[in-house]
Amino acid sequence: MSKCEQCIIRQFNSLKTLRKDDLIRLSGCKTTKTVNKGEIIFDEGENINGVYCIKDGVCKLSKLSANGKDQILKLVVKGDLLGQRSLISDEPTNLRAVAVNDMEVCFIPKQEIIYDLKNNIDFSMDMLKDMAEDLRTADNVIVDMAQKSVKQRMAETLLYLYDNFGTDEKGSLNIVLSREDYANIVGTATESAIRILSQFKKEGLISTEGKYITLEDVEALKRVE
Amino acid sequence: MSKCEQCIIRQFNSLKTLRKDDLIRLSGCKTTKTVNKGEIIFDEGENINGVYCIKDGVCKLSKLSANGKDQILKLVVKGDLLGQRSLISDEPTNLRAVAVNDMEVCFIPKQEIIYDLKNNIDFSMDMLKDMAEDLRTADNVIVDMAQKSVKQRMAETLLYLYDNFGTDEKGSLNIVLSREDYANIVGTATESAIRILSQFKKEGLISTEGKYITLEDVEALKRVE
DNA sequence: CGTAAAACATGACATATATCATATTTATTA
DNA sequence: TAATAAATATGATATATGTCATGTTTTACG
Repeated sequence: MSKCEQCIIRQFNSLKTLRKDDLIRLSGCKTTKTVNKGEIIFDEGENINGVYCIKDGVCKLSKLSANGKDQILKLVVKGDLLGQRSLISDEPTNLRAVAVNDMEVCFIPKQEIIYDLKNNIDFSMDMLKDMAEDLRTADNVIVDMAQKSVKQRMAETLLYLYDNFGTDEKGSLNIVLSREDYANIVGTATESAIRILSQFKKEGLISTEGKYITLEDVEALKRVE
Repeated sequence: MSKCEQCIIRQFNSLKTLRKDDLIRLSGCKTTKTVNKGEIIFDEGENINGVYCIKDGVCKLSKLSANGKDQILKLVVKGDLLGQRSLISDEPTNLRAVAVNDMEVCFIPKQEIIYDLKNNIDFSMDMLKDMAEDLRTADNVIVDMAQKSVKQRMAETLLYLYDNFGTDEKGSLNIVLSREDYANIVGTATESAIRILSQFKKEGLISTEGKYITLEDVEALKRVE
């Protein structure tokens, strides 16, 4: 089994603040597993009882709305932690986590994380910083949802994916989502998402090949109204 | 000057976890001030350099969107802390705070709060819990913004105010907001907010007398679609 | 490989909401 | 108290977006 103290992934999250002996302790009780694309890691209302450290892959965090549509709230990527919030608030999670592609994750039991939170002030301060950052992002999303058009939000989503996932050698986005996923990020009907992507394509802002999307005119996307 | 260790307000926020000697220390460096209705406590981009403890009154936290509209993200009330997030992330605040009515607040300098965060694990854990709770709320708001109609959001706003501020002897909401404020909470045009409130009035869901609003049929408001 | 299912695409139409215009009422202040 | 500004109200209209229908393409899988 791989060892936390030798894992470079932890450099990207709060676990970087832990010292060697703590990491060795975590190594001893963590479990590693693979999650296939489309698999549910946890569902709304479940007790997670721990934290996932994402070694590879991407998953989407979503929440079901009253009308039956799933709103995607966050994409969690390699290097991120998953499940800290419900661990801290000691409540069942309010979100569903589904693998967007094949993933490799480590699961660290709740009591271990709690131990470190209570005994390592650097760890809890770093966690606080992460949450403050998440809250700031959430504020921005709320303002966008409330005040921007669907078309603007779609353009921003494409730019976000471009900035955070980059492109492959052909120039297409390094993350592949369904049109329904796009709709559920933007907060619109799937047909509307498809329509807007088609329109962007006609206008030369993007090109598509099946699910693969290439941003052809980043500056124009920034100017979409 | 009043003393933190005798102030009952702190029972409602994370300061409740502090011990007597810490509270006495805070008492020595805090400043108390009154803020008049409409006054800006801090503005987007400012360095706050501390935390406000709300002794009395209500203020609105808002963020200006690109199109020039102000989105209200949270109402901060008596007993709440204000400004923790930018203190923790050590960045200028992303929000504006404006008094909704006359307020009395205590200001505690940044280094004092940081000291307690680093030296009192109960305090930082409580702060973490608060933030986790705020994040959960933000998730719900995002889903509502993305998936619910303006009418539903207005109904929910009224119910939120009803639950959190209660009513006076005449039955009208204990918090008085302008129609523009309602629009900026719901995320709609001021005219639309006015129109929907008028419609609710015609349908007997609420009654109004100037800025005073009374919920006449709470159950019907819950069923608004 | 062929068939079924899922995803994608697009038209037609309904409707919620924004915008602009213009009263009317209420609050502010000279 | 009068004058002015701000807030509230409501109509008319434009537009963005959702919904329903239908067809096509892609994917999954027996």
